[in-house]
Amino acid sequence: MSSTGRPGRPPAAPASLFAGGARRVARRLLGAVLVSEGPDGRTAGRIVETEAYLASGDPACHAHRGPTARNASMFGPAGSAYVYRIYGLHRCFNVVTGREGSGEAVLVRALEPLEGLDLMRRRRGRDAPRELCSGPAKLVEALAIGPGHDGLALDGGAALRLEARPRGARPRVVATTRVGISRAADLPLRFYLADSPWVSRR
DNA sequence: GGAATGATGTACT
DNA sequence: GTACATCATTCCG
Repeated sequence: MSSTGRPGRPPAAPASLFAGGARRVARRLLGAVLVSEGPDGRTAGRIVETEAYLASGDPACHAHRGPTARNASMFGPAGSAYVYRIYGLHRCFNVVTGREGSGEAVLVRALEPLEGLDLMRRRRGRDAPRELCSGPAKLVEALAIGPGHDGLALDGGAALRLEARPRGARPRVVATTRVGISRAADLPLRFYLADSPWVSRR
């Protein structure tokens, strides 16, 4: 039982978790915990790898050419989710950042599995812990994130939410180029925890 | 209307 | 390291 907050209600993520541009939020989200309450149970993982997609000067950003039906939720308030389909098969999960309407987001690329490992195994059809959340589409499957989460606020009350890392924690972070893009491929907008074995790749 | 592409994962050589 | 599944979105004509 938690001694703070209302019973049954998890602590809300402080708004400061999402404040600022995608580059800053991408770094701040490292170490934060993503929690998913599915109908079949609860799963959670610590964010160890992110990528920033910027509102301007970034042709790899889905919002680069303005709002469309797909990227509409990217233009919502900071702290909401942007979930989209990729390659006809998979989905990726982003956290919207920046000023509302700017079209910035942070792609979450890998988690350290913390809770609900067996549930993740069933959803993923794999056994090895390393194979559960070490990629943007893998973690989406492991946490049962779906199109219904698109546009949802992640700041505390919903089935999908983020909890900030402990204040004062200063993890060592590596900045490098983003994965799987053809435009603006040289910008150092990918970030991961230097000491984490859970990142998708080095 | 039609064609190319994609913020990936998996299997195979 | 390479091949490919699979389809919504985007872009071109």
